[in-house]
Amino acid sequence: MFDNSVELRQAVKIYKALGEPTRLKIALLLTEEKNLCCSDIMGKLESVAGSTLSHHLKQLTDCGLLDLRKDGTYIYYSVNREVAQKYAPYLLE
Amino acid sequence: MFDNSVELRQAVKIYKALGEPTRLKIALLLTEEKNLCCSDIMGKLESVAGSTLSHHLKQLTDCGLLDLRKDGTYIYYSVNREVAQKYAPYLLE
DNA sequence: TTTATATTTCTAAAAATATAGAAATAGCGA
DNA sequence: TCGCTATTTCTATATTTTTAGAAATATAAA
Repeated sequence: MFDNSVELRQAVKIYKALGEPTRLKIALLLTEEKNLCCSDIMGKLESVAGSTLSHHLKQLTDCGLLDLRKDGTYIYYSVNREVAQKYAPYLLE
Repeated sequence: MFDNSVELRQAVKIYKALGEPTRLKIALLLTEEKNLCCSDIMGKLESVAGSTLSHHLKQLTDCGLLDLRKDGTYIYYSVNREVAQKYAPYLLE
Protein backbone atom coordinates (compact mmCIF):
# COMPACT_ATOMS: atom_id res chain seq x y z
CA MET A 1 0.00 0.00 0.00
CA PHE A 2 2.14 2.98 1.05
CA ASP A 3 4.92 0.62 0.17
CA ASN A 4 8.42 1.72 0.70
CA SER A 5 8.39 4.62 -1.68
CA VAL A 6 11.37 6.94 -1.67
CA GLU A 7 9.01 9.55 -0.28
CA LEU A 8 7.96 7.41 2.65
CA ARG A 9 11.50 6.42 3.44
CA GLN A 10 12.57 10.04 3.47
CA ALA A 11 9.73 10.94 5.79
CA VAL A 12 10.71 8.13 8.15
CA LYS A 13 14.30 9.35 8.15
CA ILE A 14 13.25 12.88 8.94
CA TYR A 15 10.93 11.91 11.76
CA LYS A 16 13.47 9.49 13.15
CA ALA A 17 16.02 12.28 13.14
CA LEU A 18 13.67 14.57 15.04
CA GLY A 19 12.52 11.87 17.43
CA GLU A 20 15.51 12.20 19.72
CA PRO A 21 15.85 15.04 22.22
CA THR A 22 19.35 16.18 21.38
CA ARG A 23 18.65 16.26 17.68
CA LEU A 24 15.35 18.04 18.08
CA LYS A 25 17.13 20.65 20.21
CA ILE A 26 19.75 21.07 17.52
CA ALA A 27 17.08 21.57 14.89
CA LEU A 28 15.30 24.13 17.06
CA LEU A 29 18.55 25.90 17.84
CA LEU A 30 19.28 26.22 14.16
CA THR A 31 15.92 27.69 13.30
CA GLU A 32 16.49 30.37 15.91
CA GLU A 33 20.03 31.12 15.01
CA LYS A 34 21.24 30.02 11.63
CA ASN A 35 24.74 29.17 10.57
CA LEU A 36 26.12 27.69 13.71
CA CYS A 37 29.13 25.48 13.44
CA CYS A 38 29.66 22.17 15.16
CA SER A 39 31.55 23.68 18.06
CA ASP A 40 29.03 26.49 18.51
CA ILE A 41 26.35 23.85 18.84
CA MET A 42 28.47 21.82 21.20
CA GLY A 43 28.75 24.93 23.36
CA LYS A 44 25.00 25.31 23.52
CA LEU A 45 24.26 21.74 24.53
CA GLU A 46 25.22 20.39 27.88
CA SER A 47 27.90 17.78 27.68
CA VAL A 48 27.75 16.07 24.34
CA ALA A 49 30.97 14.62 23.01
CA GLY A 50 32.15 15.89 19.66
CA SER A 51 31.91 12.46 18.12
CA THR A 52 28.35 12.10 19.31
CA LEU A 53 27.39 15.50 17.99
CA SER A 54 28.95 14.61 14.68
CA HIS A 55 26.70 11.57 14.38
CA HIS A 56 23.64 13.61 15.20
CA LEU A 57 24.49 16.26 12.67
CA LYS A 58 25.11 13.63 10.05
CA GLN A 59 21.69 12.18 10.62
CA LEU A 60 20.07 15.58 10.40
CA THR A 61 21.84 16.44 7.16
CA ASP A 62 21.46 13.00 5.58
CA CYS A 63 17.70 13.27 5.80
CA GLY A 64 17.78 16.70 4.20
CA LEU A 65 16.69 18.69 7.20
CA LEU A 66 19.95 20.56 7.57
CA ASP A 67 22.10 22.19 4.95
CA LEU A 68 25.77 22.83 5.48
CA ARG A 69 28.31 25.25 4.21
CA LYS A 70 32.00 24.61 4.68
CA ASP A 71 34.35 27.45 5.41
CA GLY A 72 37.84 26.38 6.16
CA THR A 73 37.82 23.94 9.03
CA TYR A 74 34.39 25.12 10.05
CA ILE A 75 31.11 23.70 8.91
CA TYR A 76 28.09 25.91 9.30
CA TYR A 77 24.71 24.28 9.56
CA SER A 78 21.31 25.69 8.88
CA VAL A 79 17.80 24.34 8.63
CA ASN A 80 16.48 23.66 5.15
CA ARG A 81 13.27 25.56 5.50
CA GLU A 82 11.58 23.91 2.56
CA VAL A 83 12.04 20.46 4.04
CA ALA A 84 11.11 21.66 7.50
CA GLN A 85 8.03 23.35 6.10
CA LYS A 86 6.90 20.19 4.42
CA TYR A 87 7.49 17.69 7.19
CA ALA A 88 7.77 19.57 10.45
CA PRO A 89 6.75 23.23 10.25
CA TYR A 90 6.56 23.04 14.02
CA LEU A 91 10.28 23.70 13.92
CA LEU A 92 9.78 27.04 12.27
CA GLU A 93 7.19 28.39 14.67
CA MET B 1 18.00 26.27 26.58
CA PHE B 2 15.13 24.34 24.97
CA ASP B 3 15.33 22.36 28.13
CA ASN B 4 13.13 19.42 28.58
CA SER B 5 9.88 21.28 28.48
CA VAL B 6 6.71 19.24 28.33
CA GLU B 7 6.28 20.68 24.86
CA LEU B 8 9.64 19.45 23.67
CA ARG B 9 9.15 16.03 25.15
CA GLN B 10 5.81 15.69 23.42
CA ALA B 11 7.33 16.70 20.12
CA VAL B 12 10.08 14.10 20.56
CA LYS B 13 7.47 11.44 21.30
CA ILE B 14 5.49 12.33 18.22
CA TYR B 15 8.45 12.35 15.90
CA LYS B 16 9.79 9.15 17.40
CA ALA B 17 6.41 7.56 16.80
CA LEU B 18 6.44 8.63 13.17
CA GLY B 19 10.09 7.72 12.64
CA GLU B 20 9.40 4.05 12.09
CA PRO B 21 8.05 2.71 8.80
CA THR B 22 5.20 0.60 10.14
CA ARG B 23 3.93 3.36 12.37
CA LEU B 24 4.18 6.00 9.68
CA LYS B 25 2.21 3.72 7.38
CA ILE B 26 -0.44 3.30 10.06
CA ALA B 27 -0.70 7.05 10.50
CA LEU B 28 -1.02 7.56 6.75
CA LEU B 29 -3.56 4.77 6.48
CA LEU B 30 -5.66 6.44 9.14
CA THR B 31 -5.64 9.82 7.48
CA GLU B 32 -6.96 8.20 4.32
CA GLU B 33 -9.52 6.05 5.95
CA LYS B 34 -10.61 6.93 9.43
CA ASN B 35 -11.96 4.66 12.12
CA LEU B 36 -10.14 1.49 11.38
CA CYS B 37 -9.86 -1.06 14.11
CA CYS B 38 -6.79 -2.99 15.10
CA SER B 39 -7.63 -5.97 12.97
CA ASP B 40 -8.52 -3.82 9.94
CA ILE B 41 -5.08 -2.30 10.19
CA MET B 42 -3.47 -5.67 10.62
CA GLY B 43 -5.17 -6.73 7.40
CA LYS B 44 -3.71 -3.78 5.54
CA LEU B 45 -0.15 -4.34 6.64
CA GLU B 46 1.84 -7.31 5.51
CA SER B 47 2.62 -9.68 8.33
CA VAL B 48 2.68 -7.83 11.58
CA ALA B 49 1.81 -9.80 14.69
CA GLY B 50 -1.10 -8.55 16.73
CA SER B 51 1.07 -7.96 19.75
CA THR B 52 3.46 -5.90 17.67
CA LEU B 53 0.67 -3.84 16.18
CA SER B 54 -0.69 -3.26 19.64
CA HIS B 55 2.63 -1.74 20.72
CA HIS B 56 2.74 0.51 17.69
CA LEU B 57 -0.79 1.71 18.24
CA LYS B 58 -0.04 2.38 21.86
CA GLN B 59 2.90 4.54 20.92
CA LEU B 60 0.84 6.46 18.40
CA THR B 61 -1.96 7.09 20.86
CA ASP B 62 0.29 7.84 23.84
CA CYS B 63 1.86 10.73 21.99
CA GLY B 64 -1.54 12.09 21.10
CA LEU B 65 -1.39 11.49 17.39
CA LEU B 66 -4.20 8.97 17.34
CA ASP B 67 -7.54 9.04 19.07
CA LEU B 68 -9.49 5.93 19.82
CA ARG B 69 -13.08 5.01 20.30
CA LYS B 70 -14.06 1.72 21.87
CA ASP B 71 -17.07 -0.16 20.63
CA GLY B 72 -17.52 -3.56 22.16
CA THR B 73 -14.39 -5.58 21.61
CA TYR B 74 -13.37 -3.29 18.82
CA ILE B 75 -11.21 -0.22 19.13
CA TYR B 76 -11.43 2.27 16.30
CA TYR B 77 -8.50 4.55 15.69
CA SER B 78 -8.34 7.86 13.94
CA VAL B 79 -5.78 10.60 13.49
CA ASN B 80 -6.07 13.59 15.77
CA ARG B 81 -5.97 16.23 13.08
CA GLU B 82 -5.10 19.05 15.41
CA VAL B 83 -1.97 17.30 16.63
CA ALA B 84 -1.08 16.17 13.13
CA GLN B 85 -1.59 19.69 11.84
CA LYS B 86 0.74 21.13 14.42
CA TYR B 87 3.58 18.64 14.24
CA ALA B 88 3.31 16.77 10.97
CA PRO B 89 0.79 18.22 8.52
CA TYR B 90 2.57 16.12 5.95
CA LEU B 91 0.33 13.32 7.15
CA LEU B 92 -2.77 15.20 6.09
CA GLU B 93 -1.67 16.00 2.56
C1' DT C 1 -22.04 -21.00 30.24
C1' DT C 2 -19.25 -22.01 26.42
C1' DT C 3 -17.05 -20.45 22.37
C1' DA C 4 -15.13 -17.22 19.36
C1' DT C 5 -13.00 -12.92 18.30
C1' DA C 6 -10.34 -8.57 19.51
C1' DT C 7 -6.88 -6.69 21.89
C1' DT C 8 -3.33 -6.36 25.52
C1' DT C 9 0.31 -7.81 28.58
C1' DC C 10 4.20 -10.74 29.62
C1' DT C 11 8.53 -12.48 28.35
C1' DA C 12 12.45 -12.94 25.79
C1' DA C 13 15.43 -12.51 21.83
C1' DA C 14 17.34 -9.92 17.98
C1' DA C 15 18.34 -5.65 15.96
C1' DA C 16 19.10 -0.84 16.01
C1' DT C 17 20.65 3.29 18.25
C1' DA C 18 23.19 6.48 21.25
C1' DT C 19 27.28 7.44 23.33
C1' DA C 20 31.99 8.59 23.83
C1' DG C 21 37.15 7.82 23.83
C1' DA C 22 40.92 7.41 20.76
C1' DA C 23 42.84 7.81 16.46
C1' DA C 24 42.52 9.91 11.93
C1' DT C 25 41.81 13.69 8.62
C1' DA C 26 41.63 18.47 7.09
C1' DG C 27 42.63 23.22 6.88
C1' DC C 28 44.78 27.32 8.97
C1' DG C 29 48.30 30.22 10.86
C1' DA C 30 53.01 30.74 12.76
C1' DT D 1 56.93 22.37 8.21
C1' DC D 2 54.76 22.26 12.72
C1' DG D 3 51.30 22.90 15.86
C1' DC D 4 46.53 24.05 16.66
C1' DT D 5 41.64 23.70 16.13
C1' DA D 6 37.51 21.55 13.90
C1' DT D 7 35.41 17.66 12.59
C1' DT D 8 35.02 12.74 11.34
C1' DT D 9 35.78 7.84 11.62
C1' DC D 10 36.76 3.72 14.24
C1' DT D 11 35.70 0.80 17.93
C1' DA D 12 33.32 -0.72 21.68
C1' DT D 13 29.74 -0.64 25.14
C1' DA D 14 25.30 0.39 27.11
C1' DT D 15 20.67 1.29 26.23
C1' DT D 16 16.52 1.31 23.70
C1' DT D 17 13.52 -0.49 20.40
C1' DT D 18 11.28 -3.84 17.60
C1' DT D 19 9.38 -8.12 17.22
C1' DA D 20 6.46 -11.95 18.18
C1' DG D 21 4.76 -16.12 20.71
C1' DA D 22 2.09 -17.38 24.61
C1' DA D 23 -0.90 -16.29 28.09
C1' DA D 24 -4.29 -13.08 29.84
C1' DT D 25 -8.36 -10.08 29.51
C1' DA D 26 -12.64 -8.43 27.62
C1' DT D 27 -16.74 -8.50 25.13
C1' DA D 28 -20.15 -10.49 22.26
C1' DA D 29 -22.77 -14.27 20.44
C1' DA D 30 -24.50 -18.97 20.44
